[in-house]
Amino acid sequence: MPDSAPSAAKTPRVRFAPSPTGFLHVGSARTFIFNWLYARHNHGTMVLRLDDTDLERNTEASVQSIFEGLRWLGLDWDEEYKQSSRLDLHRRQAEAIFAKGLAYRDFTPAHAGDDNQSSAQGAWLFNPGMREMSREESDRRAASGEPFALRYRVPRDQGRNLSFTDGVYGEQSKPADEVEDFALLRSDSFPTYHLASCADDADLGITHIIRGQDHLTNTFKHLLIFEGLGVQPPQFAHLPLLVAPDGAKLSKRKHGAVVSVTTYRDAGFLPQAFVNFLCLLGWSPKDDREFLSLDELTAAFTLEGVNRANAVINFTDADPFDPKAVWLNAEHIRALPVDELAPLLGPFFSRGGFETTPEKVLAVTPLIRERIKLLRDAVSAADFFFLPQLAPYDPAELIPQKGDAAMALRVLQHALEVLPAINFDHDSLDQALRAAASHMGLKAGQAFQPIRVAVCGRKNAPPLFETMAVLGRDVCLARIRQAEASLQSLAV
RNA sequence: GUCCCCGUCGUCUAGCCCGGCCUAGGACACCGCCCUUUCACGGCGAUAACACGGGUUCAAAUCCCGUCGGGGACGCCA
Repeated sequence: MPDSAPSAAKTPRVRFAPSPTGFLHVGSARTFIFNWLYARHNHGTMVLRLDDTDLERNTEASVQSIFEGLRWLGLDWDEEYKQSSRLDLHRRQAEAIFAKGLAYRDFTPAHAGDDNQSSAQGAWLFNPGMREMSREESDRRAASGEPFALRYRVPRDQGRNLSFTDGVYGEQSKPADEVEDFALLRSDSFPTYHLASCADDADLGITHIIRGQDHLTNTFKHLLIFEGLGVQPPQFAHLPLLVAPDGAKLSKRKHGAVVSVTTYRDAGFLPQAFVNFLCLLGWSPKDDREFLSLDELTAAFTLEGVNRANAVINFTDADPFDPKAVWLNAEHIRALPVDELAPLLGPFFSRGGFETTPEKVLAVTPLIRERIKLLRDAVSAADFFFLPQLAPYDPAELIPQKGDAAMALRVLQHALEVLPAINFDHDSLDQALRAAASHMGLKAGQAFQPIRVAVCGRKNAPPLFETMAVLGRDVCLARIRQAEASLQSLAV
């Protein structure tokens, strides 16, 4: 087993430890990203550890979906572990703590229902009669097969104070006697999260634990476990929570698919844009930069830049994505070279049922790059390039501003005369159609609109000449003829 | 209930530690104007915040106290 000790060198070892009980959600993704950034910024090691000690709730599907999400983010890790295959270590460690007298057996039957007794009437500290039970009686009852949980014997006499310096929240301390005798082993002998997590962190030589602020108060228990293990506790840094617009912690149950990383991927977010966005939630480079590449993020990332207040991630039923995330995505799309963007667009067209070729998509990409915010927008922005037959549209759309059907008809008929004779490239089309406009005494805008609608099937479209060049002469002529016909039927 | 954390434009944030340069900066969104063959991009501009109340100080977003508000943790879940 890689018992790789932290070694004398001070290179940090950080870990991301998701529990596979659902899809990878955005809060977890951000925790992963911050750990990754910290590791890479400091030339340290990134450890991925599946905290899968909850047999009832773990599923293989969820393991897959977490890996899927992580892979999409495009951030790597250096070592990988699974808690479920390290149970022996956990039990040994619990045993060691027990042997030191720092834990005791609790024979109180496990709570059946989910109604907990501690919430209403103050803090529960331990079950009477168990903490003080003699070792002889404890051994005897254990030997007779009576089930028990192993609890930490939290020091509560000498006015101990537990304290640590959080990398984000600063000095934290709490009297030890306010901490309850938390469980280390359950009565089925499986380790609890607290034990498994700390035992692994100690064994894996984790130097910095960067995790959500919901663990801030749990840290005091973890301090005790590290002490029981006889090791120096790692550095802690807690991240402000990501919260929903209503202020509550993001949850899979309450908020559904909008908190799943794959939802962003499927909608056509670029992983680098998504990472960029998540970084801006609770962290800032403090120099007004917002559009940052992965390298820039890595270079700029420090724990000092992390905020303490929770960050709202905006979404509604109608619009599941935070407008700033969408904006950043559009920025990253525009920053991408055409030959890198085009292959990313292809799958969205295929999924939309369009027949495409990589060459055609490549030709279309520069025309829509500035017009899409999500990759999936490409489909609606460029459908007419791939449609063999334009969807029916209102012929009235063909009529230009301050014009009438007759004017539109004239423009189209003139185009039909001019187009067969010229080259179908941008400059030739530009020249020919502008000349046609002035010949008819029309403004360029007036003359182009009927053609644009005829060729694209709608008013809003990419620039006309480039579009026609990509479409090709045959398609353009056919569509203009069709428009001419529909206009004539309108006039009747 | 107990303990802990947080509180600058609607949202993400800079400034706070080391008071004065803050008539509080940037960004998104929204609105307006410009550019322009439509849309988009781009440019310019407008609206918009120091939770509240007390101190300390010549001076407070920045320091102290309190109030209120929000969040989190209190499991043989993680």
